[in-house]
Amino acid sequence: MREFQHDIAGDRVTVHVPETAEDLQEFWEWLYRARERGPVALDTETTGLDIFSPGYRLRTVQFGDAFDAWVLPYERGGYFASYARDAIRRCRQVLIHNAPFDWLVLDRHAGIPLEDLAPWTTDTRILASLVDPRQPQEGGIGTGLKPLSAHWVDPAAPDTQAGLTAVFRSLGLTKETGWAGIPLTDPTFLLYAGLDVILTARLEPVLRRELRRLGVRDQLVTYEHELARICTVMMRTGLVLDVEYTRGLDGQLGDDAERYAAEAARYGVENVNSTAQLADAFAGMGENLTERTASGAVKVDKNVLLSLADMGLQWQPLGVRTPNPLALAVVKAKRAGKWRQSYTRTFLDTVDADGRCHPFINALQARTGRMSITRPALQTLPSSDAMIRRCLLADPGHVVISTDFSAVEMRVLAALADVKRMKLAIERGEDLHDFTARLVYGEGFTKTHRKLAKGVGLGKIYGGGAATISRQTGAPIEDVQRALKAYDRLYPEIRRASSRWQREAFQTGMVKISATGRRLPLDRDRTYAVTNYMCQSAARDVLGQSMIQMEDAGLLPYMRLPIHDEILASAPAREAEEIAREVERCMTWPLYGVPIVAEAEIGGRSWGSLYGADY
DNA sequence: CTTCTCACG
DNA sequence: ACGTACGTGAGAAGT
Repeated sequence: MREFQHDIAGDRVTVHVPETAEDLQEFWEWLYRARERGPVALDTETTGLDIFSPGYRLRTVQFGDAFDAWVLPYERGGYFASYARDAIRRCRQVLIHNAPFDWLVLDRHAGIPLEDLAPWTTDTRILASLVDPRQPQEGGIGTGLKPLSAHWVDPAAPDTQAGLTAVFRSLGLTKETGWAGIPLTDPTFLLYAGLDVILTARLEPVLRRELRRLGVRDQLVTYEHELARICTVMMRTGLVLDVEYTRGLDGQLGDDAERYAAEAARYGVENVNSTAQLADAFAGMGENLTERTASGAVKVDKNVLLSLADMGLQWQPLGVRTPNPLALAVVKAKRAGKWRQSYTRTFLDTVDADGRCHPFINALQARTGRMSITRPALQTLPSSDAMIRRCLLADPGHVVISTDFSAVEMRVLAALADVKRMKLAIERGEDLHDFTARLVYGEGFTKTHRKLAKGVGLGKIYGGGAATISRQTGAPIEDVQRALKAYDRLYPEIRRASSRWQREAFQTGMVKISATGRRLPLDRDRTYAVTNYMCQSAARDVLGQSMIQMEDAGLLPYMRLPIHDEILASAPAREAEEIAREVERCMTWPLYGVPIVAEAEIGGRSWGSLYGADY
């Protein structure tokens, strides 16, 4: 047995590393005593983050409480691995920091189904997010184990990640190769692996106490754990990648990027992504660029480039000026380069041996609670052109089903602010923006009127002013100002609720969402954002509640992605119609009496088929 | 590491 | 009194 000592918060703690069968017996005896006393903290060390790539290895499994940690060298196999697996199965209450990652690792590489482990897990990252969801850049503690431990457990808690990076370097390894290459005998590696579970064990009671002090409901904690589990099942399932099509598209985008970059080079622009070079080149061509960025530099973004190229936002020719050939080449080169780099490359980099991509879904990421998806960022694929979404497919024999809520943030606002006339219109099943336009401009309202009403409605939700709404909608500012006044007369409850929410939030710097009891941090110099936080957060929980209802209805095997106000699913073609109706049913329910409704669209084999692709 | 840009809801 | 668009992830350039 190897043992390492360390001091945490004034206590001497011990990290044990079993080396023999007798050592494992000792571990076993500790485990039985520990699980009688309370929850056992659990963690894994692996070769990296790409859980689904070939050659991925589970290296160690750690168990611990507030004073002792045991690092089992799983990679050695034999009884080290079987003791680790059995120990996990014997634990009843388990504490994990960022559980979805370890659930997936243990599911895929240790044969422990996440369905078995998840019900017994408390994720300290979820607890921390519910205390304060802010990242360090936003002035929060963050949700990493290190900053949380430093804040709640011991200011001198070691930065195990940074410490290991230094060890990696001393061994001639890098941040990327270190996790796979470091010997399992390395003392720093073993010590830090052990300390992580000890810190997790110490974090949990502190965060629980803090949640109680803040009045956060247990129900919310349970609900977040259910959502995390549902999202982890979706990650495990992943989406089929049309590898052949994606390779073809990747090559084509690469060729396009190269061709248009060469065109730009003829005008002296070596790098189409350099705004400085572009500004110089356009100045040399006699173009007068007037817009500036926040820091005072010449603004050269897509809007500027498209107007120089005499094109509208959808790339349609406008015919108001002579198109600048450099601008045209640059927008084309940039788009092709970005779409290749951000999408097709990432698809091909992350696809597993079975041809599936497993994005990382963070069920509780934004400060409003919104979910996010990374590697690849599947919530942000282009929707104006189907070519990128065309890469992702429903399962063999399946079709894609996209079901989205109808104007969910407007409905949520009507519910939370008790907006009488809006609620009436929703109950009658009217289109909200039509309804507003009719009340303001009469029966003969035009498309422009509706667009303005929609812009103002959205502006209300975002907390925008007349100038921004005017810029976004393209409507004259006087029209917007009039429409805003009319809007406030029609729906006076919105302004009243907004003022009340701002007043309440200013006291504590926290927004409290009535429906869930969730607390959101609000910057005191941006109290106008409170309406948006209310709507965005409540809408996120409308999605979350619907996802739970979908699981209850047996739909989890079909669920693929949560996209803010939409659920993407894959379902057998023959049952698609029936499943689509079931999904709609799960996403349709009243929020404080306001009907939330959703509509399903059934596509073909590829996700792109819902955006105009013919497959 | 910050800034700018661009993709989404 | 007035006015403030919200939330993300990702890549590239530049400091």
